Amino acid sequence: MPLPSRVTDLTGFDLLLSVAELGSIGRAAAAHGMSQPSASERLRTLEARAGVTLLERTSRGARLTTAGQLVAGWAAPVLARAADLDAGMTSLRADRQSQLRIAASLTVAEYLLPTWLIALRTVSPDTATVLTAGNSVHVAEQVLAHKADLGFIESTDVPAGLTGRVVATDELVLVVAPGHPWAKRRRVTAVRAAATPLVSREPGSGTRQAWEHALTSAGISSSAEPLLEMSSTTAIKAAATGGIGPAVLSMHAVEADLATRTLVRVEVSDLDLHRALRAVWPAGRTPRGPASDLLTIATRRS
Amino acid sequence: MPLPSRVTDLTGFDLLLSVAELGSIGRAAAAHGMSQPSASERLRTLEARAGVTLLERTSRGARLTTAGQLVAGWAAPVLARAADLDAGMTSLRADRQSQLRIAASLTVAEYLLPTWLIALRTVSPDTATVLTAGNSVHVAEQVLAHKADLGFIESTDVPAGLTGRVVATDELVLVVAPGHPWAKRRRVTAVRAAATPLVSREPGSGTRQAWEHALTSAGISSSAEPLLEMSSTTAIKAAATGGIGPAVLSMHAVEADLATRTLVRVEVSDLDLHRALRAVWPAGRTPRGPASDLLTIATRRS
DNA sequence: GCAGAGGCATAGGGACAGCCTATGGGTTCA
DNA sequence: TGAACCCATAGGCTGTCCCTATGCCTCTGC
Repeated sequence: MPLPSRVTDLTGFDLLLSVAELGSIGRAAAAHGMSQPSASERLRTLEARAGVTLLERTSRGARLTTAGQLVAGWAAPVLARAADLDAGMTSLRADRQSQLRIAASLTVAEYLLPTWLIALRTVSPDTATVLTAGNSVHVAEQVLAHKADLGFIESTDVPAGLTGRVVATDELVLVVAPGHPWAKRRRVTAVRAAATPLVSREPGSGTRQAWEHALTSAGISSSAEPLLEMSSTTAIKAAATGGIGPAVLSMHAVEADLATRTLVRVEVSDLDLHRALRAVWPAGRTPRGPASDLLTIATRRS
Repeated sequence: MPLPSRVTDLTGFDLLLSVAELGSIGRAAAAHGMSQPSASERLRTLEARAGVTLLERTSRGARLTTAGQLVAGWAAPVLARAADLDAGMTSLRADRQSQLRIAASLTVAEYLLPTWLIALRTVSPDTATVLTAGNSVHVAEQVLAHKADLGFIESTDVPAGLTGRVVATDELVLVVAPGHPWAKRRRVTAVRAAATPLVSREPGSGTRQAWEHALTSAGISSSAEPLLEMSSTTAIKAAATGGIGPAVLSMHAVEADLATRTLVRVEVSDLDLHRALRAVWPAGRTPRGPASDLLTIATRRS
């Protein structure tokens, strides 16, 4: 389902936050590089969409009404996540010079890196980063070939030739829609889970490999064919939430959904689904410069 | 600082998520009520802004590339927070019939209600809610006068005539910028804190009252005049982050900033800054219908 | 009491973005 | 071989958005 059009354009909300901070519409306009009338009109259309007065305009500035404070409070996390998104997208561009090349597994890149990159930017604002995402084998290759200064992997052991440090932990979680039969029992045997078709990513995905590896380690040789293969974590969550079937995902991916009960966790008996997320670099070459900064940041937030 | 224009319009990202879920640009376009060429072009401009190919277009659909999966993963929380924002804004409109009238303190309304409202919508989709925000006295009045079916307050005790239930806890936190002298010591005496001018909300704000109340309870009679008064939590955080001075805010407001170390927590000795967040309703009139549903949801997530 | 500064709203005009329909080219499947 | 499905391109139009210029209001300082 598409997002309501009322909130697809963030400019007005961004402007509202600036008014709250700077105390006047004109100054907020200047901060955004636009003219005062433009800002004024955008804020007015924002109020029209909200259906409530958000600003109290006086002859010496503007302040937020109670409703304005609420909207500003709700908008702030949207803008914060958008800043993460922008930081991530910036690091995807491979076309410019960069001092820091990162290779990371999808899980790390999706859930941990944007925050790290923003933190890195406050430490050394001029560091340009380039991110390559891939599975753990790919990451190891990149780092070994010195095509990446620092790697992040989610495999159980450190590839030969590399030194690693655990920066975070992850856990695979089996989730179902609240209406699913398993949601009541909240526990299922590993054999049963393995025999059930799941909604999952394509073959070769780290999460899928980890799931199959955990089953093999528990002595369960074969798992059922996927029910459906989708091309992004979000798509899988949508399918699981929609009741298509159970899915196995990273804890990082589903914790918000577990909190809102759009998805329900089902414990899998006798299966260790934990794994360490590691930073890796070539053995004997301690990271320095920006790579060292990022390593510090990543370790600190574990 | 304004948000980069690359991420101010969420339509393209929303479309990308739909492609991931539905497997083709055309179906995603249909889901958004737009024509296939429009969707196609928007996605192309999104790719241009990203500087990378996000979609692998085949003659029988489109799937996400690795970069596309990353962007989709980063965009998902933005869209989720935007959905919260929309849910909140919807509840602000006082102009239509509603079955559930909520009065809430600013802290509860800002940080807890949007999620509750979304959860409520999945339980009973047709419940229209109206939210009024104000301080705890205001909330109590609304509930006592039957102008609100359910109230949420953050005061230390339950007002006369009302019955209450604790649904969550909150804690006031003294925060400073990482460069502030206090950031090193990470602890300050209550007397010292009280004597220091803070960045704070206007008089009458619940958080400010709670801070002054905590000082009074600790036997400290007077606190310094505010350094600066701002009209929203976000504005206060921006001022504190910018090094203007220390601020006292709700834990809910700053936990993300503490995690990214844009703000540093400073413990205040000998001061109890905890408080309970309570749902309240008229004594002897147990909530029923949607109010009861919301109460259940709120309690469950404490 | 008066002038000036700062602040917001309105008006008018122009540029650009976005959308739609129509169409073409490609692939898969019966 | 034709039908179905999917994406890209072309052309034309509408509407949004932004800017400059201007007016009105309030507060402040002389």
